[in-house]
Amino acid sequence: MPHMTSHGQTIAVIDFETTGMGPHMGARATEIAVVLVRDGAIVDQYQNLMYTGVWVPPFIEQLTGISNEMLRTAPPAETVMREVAAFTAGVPLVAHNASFDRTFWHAEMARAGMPADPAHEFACTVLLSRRLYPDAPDHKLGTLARHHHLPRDGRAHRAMSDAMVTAHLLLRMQEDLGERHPDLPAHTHRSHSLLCALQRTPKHQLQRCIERLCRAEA
DNA sequence: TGCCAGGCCCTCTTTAGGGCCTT
Repeated sequence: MPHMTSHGQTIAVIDFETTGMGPHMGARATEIAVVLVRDGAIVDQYQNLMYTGVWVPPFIEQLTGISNEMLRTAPPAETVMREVAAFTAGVPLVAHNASFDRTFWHAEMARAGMPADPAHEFACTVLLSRRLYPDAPDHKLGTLARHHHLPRDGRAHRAMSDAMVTAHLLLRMQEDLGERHPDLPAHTHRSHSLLCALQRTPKHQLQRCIERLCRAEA
């Protein structure tokens, strides 16, 4: 089975930096990072700046540290997205506030002429954090990193730094699910399908949802 | 930050409004 080792499932954590809030407003991606997680560990990573020709506003330059100057020598977005498609082929996805990254993922893949990969379903660490950690001060990535004492290398709002923090948050969630629900069948606490089931479940139904999954996979 | 969007959650809800999260 592709991307299933004898142990567990591979999940790709992704993060985009962009020129604005959405492709419908003319915004394009400026950088992408992908971190592969398997068996409770980070196993591989990919990152690249990407050139689209779209101007980066001053506020975004200041926020991300990605300048128009830096992007002039970056590889074309289409090239980068084809590499990302190959790197994530057959692997389900996770992002922090996935509704944001999903729109750019679809827009940039379409521009690169890449067909949609049916494996590329998104799970969202914001939705999951609201359910698993209701006592967190808020569910911004930076706040959760401090709240859970997650390692942070590099500057916030760069793609690889944020993707790494999100990957560590995912690992923490997998670990906590395993500890809170020791009756889950082997590896289920790390499965992408569990994340997708939980992220849409109302808080008061979480326990019932997990019990149902335990019975289904037993 | 320019105060611009989309999808989701919560509630004094469902014939709605406000807040969160992402760049």
